[in-house]
Amino acid sequence: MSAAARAYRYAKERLLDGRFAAGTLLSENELARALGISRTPVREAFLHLEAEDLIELYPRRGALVKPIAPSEADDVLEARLLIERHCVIRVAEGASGLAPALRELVSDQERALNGGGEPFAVTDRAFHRMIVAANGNEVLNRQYDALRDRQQRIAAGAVARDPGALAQFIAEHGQLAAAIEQGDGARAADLIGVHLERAHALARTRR
Amino acid sequence: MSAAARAYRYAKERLLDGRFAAGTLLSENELARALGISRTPVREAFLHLEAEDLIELYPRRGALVKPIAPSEADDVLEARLLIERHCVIRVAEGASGLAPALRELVSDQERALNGGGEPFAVTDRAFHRMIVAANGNEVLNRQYDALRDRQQRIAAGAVARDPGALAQFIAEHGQLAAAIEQGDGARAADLIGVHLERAHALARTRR
DNA sequence: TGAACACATCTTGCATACACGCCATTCCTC
DNA sequence: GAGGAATGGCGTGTATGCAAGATGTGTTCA
Repeated sequence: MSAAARAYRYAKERLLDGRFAAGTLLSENELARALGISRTPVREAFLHLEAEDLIELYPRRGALVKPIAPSEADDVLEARLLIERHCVIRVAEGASGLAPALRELVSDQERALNGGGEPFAVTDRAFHRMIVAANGNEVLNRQYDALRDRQQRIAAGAVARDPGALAQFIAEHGQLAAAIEQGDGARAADLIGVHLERAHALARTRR
Repeated sequence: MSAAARAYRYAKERLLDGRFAAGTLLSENELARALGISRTPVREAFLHLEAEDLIELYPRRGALVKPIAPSEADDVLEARLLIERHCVIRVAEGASGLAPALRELVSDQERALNGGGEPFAVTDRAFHRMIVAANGNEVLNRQYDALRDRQQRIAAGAVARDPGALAQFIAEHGQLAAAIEQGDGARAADLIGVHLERAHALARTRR
């Protein structure tokens, strides 16, 4: 992998999980030294991250880790609802044959609940991503991925480890898969709306 | 303005208006020479443009001007409908007091129709942008701006100069402002949906 | 005739050098 | 003691050099 890609992954990981805290100032030299590379690839990584709105470059000052706006969680939820409700309706009513693949992911999630396989956060993202992707709109796919990145950063540390909540989420995924399989778009949209809002409310109480 | 910013604006302008044609290969040296600067700031501009999905960087090959996918116009329309219908409902039902500012823009558009003031494309974008922005969701605002950039590129050259179509669009803007003023969200959503689809259909016939 | 290899040339990827802007500290002057 | 100018450190913005991958071409050999 290129040095620039390494720097990007290194920094993004830390931005999303909160190790690079909002409001702090990063410097190219600092990262370059930490990674044993020169400033040039680090600079590339910073530019990329600025384009994703994760940091803000102040000329001759440094790179500010963007503070998370108070409304950001709400904003991301609003955007997610918009995309996911739309896509789930189209997918459910389009006879996509998506349900088996979704059920597969639900099984993975049940395994995660019992401490095996990939973490829930990963398969949860895959589950929702699959619904959006099935709609076949590449523009929405990109927007959706960016939303999930933002959400991951907002929720850093506040990951729900409450097994009860997780089990509830997984059950809702199962109902959602069923509604899609039955071609019931309206019900699927309701389910996903409730599901997202519940997760949002839960995250809020953890704050 | 920094050399990097100059390079970015220079390239983006050409990407959006089609002077950098889809499928061609750009090189850093080429642009650097054209602008009388070194490769470094050009490289920065390319990275920024890649993040916007306008070009694709092939290692040690060059920067490919991204071909426009056949479905892209449809995809952008779908995303715009999603955002704009949602925002216009919220704005109409939220007593935003937005209507006067919108009417102002409609007046600008009528002037543009008669050959004065800013071009229609500019005030049209401002009009729609204002509705989205009034919803106050910064995440959606960013997504919307990106959508308009993409659409501008897709429509490059096919700009509707037909005064009849333009007059129709402007009339629809007026109706939309009225529906917002009356707080009739459902009607506003219908109007904007018809409006966007009409523009889409028109662009298609021009293709 | 055709395939494979050497080579020239283009490209980027990265390191490095230097200049300048910003900031804080210090020092001088009053 | 206070206010303002010099100064040094830190950080970026840009240019440049070099190495190495990718490509097209011509040559050689079977």
